[in-house]
Amino acid sequence: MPGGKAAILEAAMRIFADKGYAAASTREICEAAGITKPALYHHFGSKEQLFHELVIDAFAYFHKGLLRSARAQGNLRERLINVTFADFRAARKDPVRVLFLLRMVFSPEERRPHFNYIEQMERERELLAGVFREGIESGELRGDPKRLATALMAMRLFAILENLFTGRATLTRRRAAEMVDLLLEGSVSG
Amino acid sequence: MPGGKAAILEAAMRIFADKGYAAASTREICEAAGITKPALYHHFGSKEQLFHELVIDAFAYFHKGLLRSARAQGNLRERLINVTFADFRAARKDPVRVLFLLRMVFSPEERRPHFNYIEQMERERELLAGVFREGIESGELRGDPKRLATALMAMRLFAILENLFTGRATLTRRRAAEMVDLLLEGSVSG
DNA sequence: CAAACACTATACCGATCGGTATGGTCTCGC
DNA sequence: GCGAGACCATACCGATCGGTATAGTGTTTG
Repeated sequence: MPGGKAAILEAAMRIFADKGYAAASTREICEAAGITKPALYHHFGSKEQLFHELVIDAFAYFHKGLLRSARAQGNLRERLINVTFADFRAARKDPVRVLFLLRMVFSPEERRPHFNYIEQMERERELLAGVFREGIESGELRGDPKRLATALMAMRLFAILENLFTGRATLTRRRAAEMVDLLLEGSVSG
Repeated sequence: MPGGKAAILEAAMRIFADKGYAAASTREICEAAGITKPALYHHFGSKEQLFHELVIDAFAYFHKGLLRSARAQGNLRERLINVTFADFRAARKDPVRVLFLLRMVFSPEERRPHFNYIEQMERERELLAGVFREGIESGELRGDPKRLATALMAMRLFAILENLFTGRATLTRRRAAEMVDLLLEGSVSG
């Protein structure tokens, strides 16, 4: 177990994701990283700063993946499926990061510097809405692009949560396709 | 400020919802309830038991409302809208309870007696799926009732979260109708 | 060789936590 | 009138927390 900033960040991410901010002690993080407390406070001035660095990293990681997948080619349906599935793949590949972000969004128990995850979400929605808007302008679709984007984000989030909590395989490409098809074609007969 | 069990429960709900389990101290709860620590430990044996009592109450509250709304009459579309909006109304009427439940679901930081909110969710899904199943059996709808129920629950949860975090009026009957219509009719033109 | 850096090991600080002990004061039902 | 329950006020316990102080070690860089 080598020391160094990287080892601290990795251990901290894991423990924060596991226990949340308040219940994760610096002692435990140090032990898991194979270093001592003065070393932690040498690299990061405080627990809060360490946490903040992790939050920024995690958001950047997922946003980068989304940007890449949104530039993909293909017809509308395929693009929507690809964007959704790309997110699934990232979540499946790095469940610790997902859990970490969830905990941070849903537990404001500390007076942290208020990282603006709402704005981050809005940017994602705008990106998705752009894809829908193209479909509407080309005459393929009808409706409000932002509302469609919201619906897809909702289903996506729900699937990720379901996977996280039950361990069920809800993050497959097939599931992504089902979501998109439901959104496109609805469920009324005929 | 009268004492009593009710006052403790009310104050505890508010403070747990505000700060999460770990960061909410018994001292603060006692102060808010206008009682002293021995009184709290007189009524509830421990912080954990107090919390557990609140969780059970909150789940029962929302589940009761859902059961009532699911028995409503009308055509399929109206019933779906009513069920969805009933949930919105409950969430709007008691945002503290919603926040409390969210914090409890997303913060396992304590070794609590593992209240089974997954099973609770599954029961809700089954209830919603029943409504969709009727529509499928009568020939009105096509698709998997469980999947449709999941989609509606996802949109519903997302709207509640959006309302909670941004304060936007996302919990209207109109919004409920939009969700149901999207689910029924999709978004492809023609 | 010396200064700077990246630590280690240990021990401590003040604050806060959940929970309890002590000892008293009301108000009720029997 | 008397005991039981529902508290009050205060003070304390041991544990744990974030963070720091002290003193020393090995490596790198000029």
